[in-house]
Amino acid sequence: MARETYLPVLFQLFRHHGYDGVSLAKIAEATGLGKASLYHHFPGGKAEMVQETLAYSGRWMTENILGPLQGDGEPLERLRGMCDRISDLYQAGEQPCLLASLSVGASRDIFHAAVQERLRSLVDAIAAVLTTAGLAPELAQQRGEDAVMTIQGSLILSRGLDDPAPFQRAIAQLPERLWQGLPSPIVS
Amino acid sequence: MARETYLPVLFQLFRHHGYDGVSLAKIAEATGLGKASLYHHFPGGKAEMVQETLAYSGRWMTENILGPLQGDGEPLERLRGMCDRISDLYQAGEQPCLLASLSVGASRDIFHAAVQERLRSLVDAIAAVLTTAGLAPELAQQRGEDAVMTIQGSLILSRGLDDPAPFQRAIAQLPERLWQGLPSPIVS
DNA sequence: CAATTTGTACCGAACGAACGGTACAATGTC
DNA sequence: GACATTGTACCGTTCGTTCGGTACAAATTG
Repeated sequence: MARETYLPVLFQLFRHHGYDGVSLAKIAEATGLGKASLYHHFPGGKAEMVQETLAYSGRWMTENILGPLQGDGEPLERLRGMCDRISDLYQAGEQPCLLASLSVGASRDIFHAAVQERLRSLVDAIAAVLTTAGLAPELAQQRGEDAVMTIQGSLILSRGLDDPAPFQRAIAQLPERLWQGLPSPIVS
Repeated sequence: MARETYLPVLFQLFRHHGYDGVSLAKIAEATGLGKASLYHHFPGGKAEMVQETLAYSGRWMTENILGPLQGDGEPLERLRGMCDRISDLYQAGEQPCLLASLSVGASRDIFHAAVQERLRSLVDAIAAVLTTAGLAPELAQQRGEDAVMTIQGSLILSRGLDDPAPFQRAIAQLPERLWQGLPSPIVS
């Protein structure tokens, strides 16, 4: 089996337990693989497993979020689509964010650059949509940041409160909040 | 020396590295105590150290945030004061949140109840201020949630981007955003 | 007063368990 | 036969924790 097979499992492990919280024993159990097999697929050990997991989730994000954001639909519709995919990614607020989990502990130093780039690319992609929709670049940038902080913050709150409602409400309100002051598309 | 002495050190360690990321060796080094001495002050071991750290930060929050929020100043001024203290707590966006760091890994299950109660009490305290200021209770509750998610989200974003600006901007805008639709106090 | 007991703070050394990682022979597959 | 894949046994290190014991000041006792 290709290593691709195990990336979803690793993704779940690392997003929930972070770097320090995931031991090779847990990974072996979750994947059903022995340690030797893990090192066959990931010669670089645990660090490589995280790198590949980050790359895997990066591919998902490019394909499902960044790509569609740069698509050719109505800008507001693109933002709504993004929110739907975000909701999928975090399972309506039940699942934690990999990037946030990797920002705790020793792993922060190791993966900080990758996390930074991922956050920035999402902020920029949202800002680009708003800019092409006619918003001033500076304000568009701020709203891109607002979007990401709303996603991250609502996730922490919902998971902390054990209640997905805040996440779902925040995500549902997000497109209109980002769109504020921009003209509604004409329904003909 | 009383255990109180070491709580600020523990607070810094756990908020930065989480539960799994902090070893007794690190704690011993940071406090200047031997491992065995740590068990004199905290017989319950690492778990008790975290519990005490949570209680310590809870005391700080009650004294500096929740108390003043229930004070007798102008409601809008109380919200502004809260934001100032929040900025102190996170050092203008440079320091991570203990509650968020403890929500990763095995520690989540252990401390989830405490984290939940702390988040809820802050949401409720903000909502109470807005309610007494005349906002509908349901909307006030939503804005309390919005405040906490903005704090948490901007913290993650700022630390992820290595740029305190988003946190500072979000906190600066927060009082007026919460106050939206409520009457400005008359300046006589 | 002196002698003794108690209590607090601390530490070095060691414990078994788990950690991440490696070596290598055996197995399966084309 | 060649090569990918795996199970088993092991390495040194670090983990959280415990043990036995020291230093010393405060309290207790004769």
